[in-house]
Parts: sequence; C-alpha cells; structure tokens
Amino acid sequence: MAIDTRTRILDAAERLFGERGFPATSLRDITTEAGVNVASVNYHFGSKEALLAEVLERRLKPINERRLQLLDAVEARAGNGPPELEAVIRAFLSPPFHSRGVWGENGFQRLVGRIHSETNEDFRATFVKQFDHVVERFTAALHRALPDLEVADLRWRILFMVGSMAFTMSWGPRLVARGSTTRDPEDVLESLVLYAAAGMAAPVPLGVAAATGR
Amino acid sequence: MAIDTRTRILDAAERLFGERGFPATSLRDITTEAGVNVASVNYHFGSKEALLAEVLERRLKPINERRLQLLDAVEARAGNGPPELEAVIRAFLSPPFHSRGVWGENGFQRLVGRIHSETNEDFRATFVKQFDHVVERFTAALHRALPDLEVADLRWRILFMVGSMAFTMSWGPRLVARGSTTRDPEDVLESLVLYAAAGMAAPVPLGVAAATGR
DNA sequence: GTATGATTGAAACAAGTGCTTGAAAAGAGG
DNA sequence: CCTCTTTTCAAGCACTTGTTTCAATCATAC
Repeated sequence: MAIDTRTRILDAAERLFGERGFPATSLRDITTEAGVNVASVNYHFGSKEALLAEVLERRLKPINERRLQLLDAVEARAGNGPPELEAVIRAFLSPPFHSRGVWGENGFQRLVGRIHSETNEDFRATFVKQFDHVVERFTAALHRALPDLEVADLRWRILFMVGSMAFTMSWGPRLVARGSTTRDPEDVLESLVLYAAAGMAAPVPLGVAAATGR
Repeated sequence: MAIDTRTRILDAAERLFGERGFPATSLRDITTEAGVNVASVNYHFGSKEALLAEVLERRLKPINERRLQLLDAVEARAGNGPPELEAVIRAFLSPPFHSRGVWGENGFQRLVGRIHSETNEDFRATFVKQFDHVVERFTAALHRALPDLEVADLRWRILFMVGSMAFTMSWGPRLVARGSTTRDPEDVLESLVLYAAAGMAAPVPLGVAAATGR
C-alpha cells in the first residue's frame, strides 16, 4: 500500500508540524505516529524538508485555487465597475477557514502561520512564490475597489490583513479553548472580513501623504 | 567580565533566535557568535529555555511598561469620558515599533512573532502570562472607547490587531527589502494605527448579532 | 510459478544536540 | 602574598538527529 503510507505520513506530519513546529518535530515522531518505518519518509519524499513542502502544497493549492475562483466570480459580477470591497476580501479570507481541519483540529492552519519563521531562506522563497500570483490578482482587485489608496499603502494594508488572518488561525483555537471568548468559525470569519474591510477603507494618513509629497 | 559575557550571549541569542528560530538555533551557534564557551550558557542561565525567557523578558518588559504608561496618559487626558480610540491603539502599538532594533536589525521582532509556535505549552503559558495584565487594561480601555461593541467581539478584534502587528514585525522588513514597497517605520506604525482603529470601529455584524440573540 | 520492480524493515551511519565535569584562570579582600 | 569565590575552558557525557544500507517482503506481469 504505497499511497496509503504516503498519506499516513502526510497526515501525521501535518498534525505534528502544526503542533510542535517543523524543527521540533523529528522524523521518528512522524513515523511512529503514522505507524510506518523511518526509512519510508526518505523513500517517498526524499527528505524532511521535501516532506514539509508536500504537506503545505497539499492544502495550499486548493485554497489558492478557490480564492482565484471566488475572485473571478466577484469580478464577473462587478462587470466593468469596481468590485465590491467586502466581497473581494471575503474571497481571500474564506477559503482557509473552510479548508478541512479548521481551528487547529489537525494543526494545518497553525503550521501555515509559522512557516516564515521555521524554515531557511531558500525554502521560504519557494514557498512565497506559490502566493505571488494570488497576491497580485487580489492587489489589483483591491486597487480597483479603492482607487484613492496608493498601491504602496495598499500593500501594507494587505500585509495587515494577512497578519490578522494568520494570527487568528494560530491563536484563535487556543483563545476559544481558554473560554475567554467563544464563537463558531463562520462567525469569526465574518468578524474578520468586517474588520479587514473597515481597515482597508480607512482614510489615508494625511500627514504621511503630505510628507511624501502627495 | 561576567556581565559582559551575559550580554554577549543575550545579544547573540536574540539575533539568532530571531533569524532561525528557537529550536533551529544550537547553543554552539550562539556561543560561537558571542565568542564565549559553550558551558557559559548553562553557567549563566541554567538552560537553553531559560536563556530564551531572559532574551524575551529583556525586551518585552520595557515595552509593556511603556504601553501602560502611555495608556495612563491617554486615560488621564480623557478624564471621566471615554478615551480616544486612536490614542489607545497608538499606546499599544507604538512601543514595540520604537524598541531598539526595530525592523529586524537584531531580529527581536521576528522572534516575538513566532514564540507561540516554537516553544512547548508550558513555556508559552508563562510567556502569555506576562501580557495578561496589559491585555486586560487595554481591553477595558477599548471597551470604554467602543461601548456598543460586545466584549466577545472586542477580544477577537484585539486578536486581529495583534496579528497585524506581529506579522508586520516579521514580514515588514522583508517586504521593504524586496522593494515592493518602502516606508519608514514611523509611517508604517501610523498606517497600522489607522487601519486598526478603522477595523475596531467597524460595524458589528448584524447577522451574527441577530443569530446569537442580541 | 517464477522473474521483476516497488516497497518495507531493522540496523547502523556520522554528525549534532543540550548539558556536565573538573581543572585552570581571573578577581576580590585581607 | 595568600585565600576564596566567581568565571572560563577543553573535553566528554548520553542521547537524538536526518539519512543510508541492504536484505526481506510484497505486488504484478509473463
């Protein structure tokens, strides 16, 4: 059962990487949890890092595809006019929330939130490249929705939005578990969309605009 | 030179933990960079984890003290009335931006953004406790500034804000380095304050409010 | 049923881990 | 100068790391 072994390794790795992080998880942890031999990781994936790449791609590819698909729908609906801000943001934020295993059940979301911190520069570069196209499409759409906002400002605000999302993925489940607040993922997504939409539409800092000669 | 050795270890650890992450940095990496003997880490700090705790506390304590100090000023200015939203947010966000070595120069900000992902549950718990008081003070202040917002909603929005901040600390310098956008830290802080203030003041999701019986 | 290629398994590899040891060196006080 | 504490050092501890090896097992096709 070759494919089965592969998926068992991927599932165990996803869970453990998400829970403890990439460097803190050993191949033996993974293979023990998966109930397979240590050697099978290198047989099927080549290396620990290549395994991480496959763990990420397995989930991220459908998420990014879905994002583009939703954005296409929003833009089609808008015709030649500017797309609706909230709809664009929702197209970006909702797919990860609806991906299998939301709220840390299998730990994938927590893993995503930390990729940039646990891998080396090279790995990170190839990882970020997966997002380039998506980010550019959404930047363009948001620029049409917010024509008064300079692209440089827009890029920062997108970073703010992604940060909220990643952090919520990582800490949200823990927050809910602590009981300090409770909410169904769908509601959290909705809160986040409203928060991000309001932030995106915030007035441009006039002082800054003036200082940079705009 | 006992104190000197201590600081050299702290500085090197701060830089390397921030750059490669906690588990990926070995004591030998640190001591080599610091130009001291391996044994001195355990002599001065007790363990690798205790070293991390000190690295964090050295920077975080003044930051949190400054936050409370600024919040005091904002609340004093407001008297009995509600404090100004933007001022409260600025009191929270500005100290880390003004801390020594902003923008990844020494990597501390990047380190903070990843603590939750690289340490074990126990360590994390004691780490988060350092923030409890600060978070509660700011939650209360924000609640007074936004009386229509339920505390549960507010807590989520604070999470969103912290996420934007942490992510900006981690990725901001990298973004600037890539040249896709450029901005002086002070301007980024201002953008972030405006973004967060607008998000905080966003309308409450009516559908959600209705569904939860409000 | 036997040959062929894909997969698994137990064991071992060299290298690196955090941490400890015990002696040497440095510093401080009389 | 001599003591006594603090600090540094080279070496080594037991253990874990990612990866490799090569024989045993499996599946499939002739």
